[in-house]
Amino acid sequence: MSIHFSRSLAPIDRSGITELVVQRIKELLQQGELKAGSRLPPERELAEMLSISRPSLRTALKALSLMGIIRAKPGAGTYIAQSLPEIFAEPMEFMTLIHKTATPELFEARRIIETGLVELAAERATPEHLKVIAAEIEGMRKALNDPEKYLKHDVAFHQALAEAAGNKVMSGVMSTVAALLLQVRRETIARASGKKDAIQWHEQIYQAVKNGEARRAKELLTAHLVAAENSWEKDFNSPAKKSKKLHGK
Amino acid sequence: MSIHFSRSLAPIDRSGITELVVQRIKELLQQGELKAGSRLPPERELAEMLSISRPSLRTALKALSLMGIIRAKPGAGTYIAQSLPEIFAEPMEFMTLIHKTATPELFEARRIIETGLVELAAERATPEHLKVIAAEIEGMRKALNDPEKYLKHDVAFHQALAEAAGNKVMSGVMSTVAALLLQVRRETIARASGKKDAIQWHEQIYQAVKNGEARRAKELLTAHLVAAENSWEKDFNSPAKKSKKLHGK
DNA sequence: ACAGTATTTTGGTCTTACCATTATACAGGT
DNA sequence: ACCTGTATAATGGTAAGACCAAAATACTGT
Repeated sequence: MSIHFSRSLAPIDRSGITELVVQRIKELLQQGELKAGSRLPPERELAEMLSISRPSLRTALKALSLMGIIRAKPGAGTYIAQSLPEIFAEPMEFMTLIHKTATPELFEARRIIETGLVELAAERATPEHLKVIAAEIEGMRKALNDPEKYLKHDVAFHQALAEAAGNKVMSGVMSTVAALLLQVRRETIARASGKKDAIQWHEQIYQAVKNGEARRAKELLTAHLVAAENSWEKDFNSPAKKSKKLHGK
Repeated sequence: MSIHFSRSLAPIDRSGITELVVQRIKELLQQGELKAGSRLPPERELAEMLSISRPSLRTALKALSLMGIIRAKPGAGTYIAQSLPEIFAEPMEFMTLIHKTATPELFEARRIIETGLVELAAERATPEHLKVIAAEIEGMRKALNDPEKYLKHDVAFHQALAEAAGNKVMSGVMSTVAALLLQVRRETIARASGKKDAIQWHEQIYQAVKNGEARRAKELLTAHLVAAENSWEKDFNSPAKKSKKLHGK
């Protein structure tokens, strides 16, 4: 009888322990025992509570930290993030790397999301939202000669527009896609054409949203984004003066 | 001279070793040294290559594994995922948990994404895509009395529609949102009303896409999704026979 | 040549130890 | 009494070594 029940009554399923810890955190969030800004117990205590070793616990926490879900500060403690601006950043980046996503596809994704959101924004934007949006347009005007600052306000304008729609899931995704496109645009923005045109577009979109003209806002935004893509494409294809490492094969 | 600029310009967390490893993986993907399906070196070797300890390396790998980017099998090795169906699952779930996202917002997000995609699908769907879409409608017909199977084909129909648009980023996000809504719908699908209506909708949408009628496809899909949400809302609010923990306020 | 077993490879976890950073408590000077 | 600087403790970050479990591979006997 060489029968040995090695896997019959395992006291604890030690495999996939990281997933179990993550699942536990989810449950605590669902039950309300943890919420945005909450402080987690110290790792040593938490590990003991869960009857696992500290390194195993840390592996799970570090994974959450990488996704921006928690934030750990030495000496202080570990906290649930209060806002999740970069929660889709890593996954999105890997997706584009593995699937070799081309830039036009990202432009298209952004168009789908943002045009959908601007319709809602036109219906829901509060005076506070409108104020922020207007402020970003003004910021762009003042930064016509400072590419980095200009881009910052440009992105902030679109982000504010997205947030005015009141759908955090979509504005979160949109933010991530925009961040990826921003990396691409940095390479060409120095000689970017049509900055003043962009401000005009923004101004018109703002007015449409302010007046609750959902359809018009959508059409304007679509045109603006198409123009932006064409502008990038042109700059991208034109031989730059200081092209770094364009490396012919 | 007790001047120390400890918190002057440090908006970003100092890159830990985990982040560095993840960054290195990204670079390998970008350079083409790693691609979908590639096998990573054994952990012990890889750790030595990077001059770090194996636990530290493992922390990074486990984080990627949790996101579905890599897949580790004991005895076999660690591989870059070939497809990334669940890459946004964990982040999205945590986002909804932390921000207490309500179901209507998820319906809305899905509407934005899918209506945007169906327009493109109508312009781009290949015969192969159309065949898959049609097959899923047929699958729903055959599963009218099998809720679980019915739901499966329902989801597959919408997924096929999304993929016909040819934008992997958006279809990926859409898949994740749909998965979350699926969890919700499971609770009410048993007594779900309007199954035959849904099939009618799908049939019409399919025809519109097949004929390249982008605008009509979008309108039909919008109506279908609104109907689906209303149906869910009705089922959700109606006193169910076996309502588990519906907790009135 | 085949089947079954033994060995090796490889990922998964635990224990222990030490380092770095931050917060807190304490002592000293003003 | 208040402020300041320092010492201590708390807490996250990394490393090293060992052992376990699962899978693939090599080996051996028939």
